[in-house]
Amino acid sequence: MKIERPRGTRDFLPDEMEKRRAIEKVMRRIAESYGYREVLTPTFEHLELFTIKSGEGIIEEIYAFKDKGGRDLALRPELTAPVIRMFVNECTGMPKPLRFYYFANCFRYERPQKGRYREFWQFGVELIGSASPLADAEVISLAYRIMDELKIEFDLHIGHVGLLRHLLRDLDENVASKIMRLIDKKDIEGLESYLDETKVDSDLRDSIFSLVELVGSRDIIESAREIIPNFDFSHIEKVCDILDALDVEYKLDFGIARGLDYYTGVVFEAYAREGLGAQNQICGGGSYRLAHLFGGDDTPATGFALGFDRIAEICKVEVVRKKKVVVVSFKGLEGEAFKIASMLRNRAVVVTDVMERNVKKQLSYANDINADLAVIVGERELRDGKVAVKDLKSGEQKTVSMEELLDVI
RNA sequence: GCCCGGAUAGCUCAGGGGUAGAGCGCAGGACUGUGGAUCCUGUCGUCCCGGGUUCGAGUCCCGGUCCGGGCCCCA
Repeated sequence: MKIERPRGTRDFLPDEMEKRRAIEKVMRRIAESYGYREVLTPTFEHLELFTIKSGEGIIEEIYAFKDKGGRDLALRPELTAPVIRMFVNECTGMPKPLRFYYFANCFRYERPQKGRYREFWQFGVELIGSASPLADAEVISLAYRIMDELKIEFDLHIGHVGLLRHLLRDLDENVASKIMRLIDKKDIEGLESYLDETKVDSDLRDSIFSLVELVGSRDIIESAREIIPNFDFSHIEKVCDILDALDVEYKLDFGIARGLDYYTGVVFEAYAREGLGAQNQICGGGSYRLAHLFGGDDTPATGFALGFDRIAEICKVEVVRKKKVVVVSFKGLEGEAFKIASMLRNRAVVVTDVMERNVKKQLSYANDINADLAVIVGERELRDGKVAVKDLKSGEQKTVSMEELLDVI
């Protein structure tokens, strides 16, 4: 019986890994160009870290287990909580703001489907220490820049959870939180019946529905102002000012809710326009406060996470391959072939025969692996200190000295 | 947790109650100093697992597992 992969996991073959590494490289390059530096936290953490952040309910969707010492642990389902935990433990003395980025695998116990796996990768950033609209604008523009550079077709929606919170401020906390959840799900019918059920007054009801339907360009702020006249819109306006100056394309969407309490202000999401089916969200982020929940000082932060696998699925990047050379040798000259190969490896990818095949088979293999050049080591050429070089694309072949060989490759 | 569709060679898949198939791939040869084309040969299977029906099940029935898609969820 063959041993299969665990459910929801994948094997990545060389072609796919090259593509994934190429995408990863773009993400790293752009994040680093904004001054973000890479961090890495453990693959598993205390389960508590995630239940404090998201509630007991998420245990169902986490790989949670007891270790041999009886500790409750969990494979990380995301990286924001671990990064903030790390910040609280080790980085509070560092000069603010802190700019961190991460690229790592995460684990969730969910039913797999297109674009959703039990082991998946996230690339994300956290900008810690600022509650300013400038911080939101920086992080949003960084996410935008990455997706744009990867030539992904996407829609960026930016919202502000403060509006809904302000609107619901006089309601019971549980009721407000339930309403937020329904809005987040875009469950309009559910929302209607819940509002009936809880006897929310009709003015407030109208306000909620008008606000949730507000999606569009910047001027919807004026409509929002009519619905909630005493809310301070200067933060979101400042974010818009900067994004407009940077030519970032976005839609304001006051229906983005996020049920969870630690989101404090600006939130944003990006959706791929095609190629992903139901799981089309490729980026999510916003400003939040978590540090105090993990025993640190109350510290504002803002960040995002990109769904790396979903992006890899729809992204068409050119993978730049190094020149590939196969050193082909006649029987008895394998040692020479290894020496020549060694000499060339700082210039190209060089492979030699290890199957003890004849020259014909070696060339055939060179062709199969899509090599650019074959260096043929034969007795006749070697007598004059030379080798034959064959261009496998054109078929052209010439005899060159060892010095000339370095120039050709 | 729910719904739909799958599972047969390394891969893609056809078939169908009576001896397990094709194409591709891989390996070798035709061709012992030269790749891609062609031809030949070889390699390979608990026909997903377990149970049932049957003289006989890879095929039909039931249960399970896994995969794909959708729902739920999505920190």
